[in-house]
Amino acid sequence: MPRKSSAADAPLRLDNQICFAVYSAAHAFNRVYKPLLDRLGLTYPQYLVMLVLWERDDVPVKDIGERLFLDSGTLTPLLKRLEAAHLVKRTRSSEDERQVLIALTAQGHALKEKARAVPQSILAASDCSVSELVAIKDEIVALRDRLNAVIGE
Amino acid sequence: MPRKSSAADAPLRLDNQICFAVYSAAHAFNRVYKPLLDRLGLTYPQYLVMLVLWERDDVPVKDIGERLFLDSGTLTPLLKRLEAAHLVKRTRSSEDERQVLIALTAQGHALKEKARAVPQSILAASDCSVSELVAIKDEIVALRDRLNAVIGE
DNA sequence: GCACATTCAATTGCGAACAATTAAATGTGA
DNA sequence: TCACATTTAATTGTTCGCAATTGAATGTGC
Repeated sequence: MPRKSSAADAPLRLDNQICFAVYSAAHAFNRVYKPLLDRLGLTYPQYLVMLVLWERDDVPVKDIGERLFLDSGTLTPLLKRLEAAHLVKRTRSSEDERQVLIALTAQGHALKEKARAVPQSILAASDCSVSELVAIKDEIVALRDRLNAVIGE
Repeated sequence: MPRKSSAADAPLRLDNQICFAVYSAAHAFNRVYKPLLDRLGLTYPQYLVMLVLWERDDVPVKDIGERLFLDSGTLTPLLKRLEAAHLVKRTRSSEDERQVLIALTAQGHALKEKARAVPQSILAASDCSVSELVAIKDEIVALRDRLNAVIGE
């Protein structure tokens, strides 16, 4: 018999999944960012790395990874692409030869000015007030941190 | 001179980006789901496809794509993997030969019962009440829909 | 009926994301 | 000092995610 939609199935319904809400919102953001970042010659994850570097320069790969929750398997090739685009320079630390320090080039620093237009466009696309966005952001960050706490057992 | 942290830089600070909150929360969810879904032999996007199919079976690829905001470039290889795992069957529609209909196998249907344990574990990992989760979810979905509305111009 | 556009899935190529492994540098304890 | 563990990036292989293109099937306007 063709199973009827049952209350017992509610936990498995797509529209009840908070993870799917987050997952699909992340993709929606990505699609809004794409045309903006194309003008900067960046992908979205590359933009995140640049945000980190614009705050503080000359940091090891590991620090970037901890900030963005990414590992070297993702960052190493990404940083090589940023280097090929002349936005960063990768140099082994002399104090600790295991570390690779990432520094912005002049072009990398200069790109920050062009990037200032991005957050405005995103705010407009979100179609809500800054305070509302901040409130949602804080809730999502709190949720993320609780999830990350569980991962570390 | 070593630029001081300035108020003008606030819009570009990583911790002020709602997109990064969403992006990093999505990855956190993925990491929490991974061990649970390993037991089902599914990846997270494959799990989403199965959620769609458990609601309604025998649907064209396009319908799945509209539901999940994914296109054939993502779904075609993913569905072939689900077929290789004997969870779905792919057949060309006889009414419209352009369409490929995705149907669950007996194994695909059966997996639903094993999957019922997943949402409970996620709820526990989220460490907050169902009503709080529903509230955040609804806000994120509303934001996502506003973003998607902008993409379609 | 026929040229034309549209729809749908598949394909190709590139850039993430991550698990697992490797290799080199560094730290630690006996 | 020397064996051993730890730290750090890099590498390999698999799976997404998407843009762009292809090709077949269908729909349409004349």
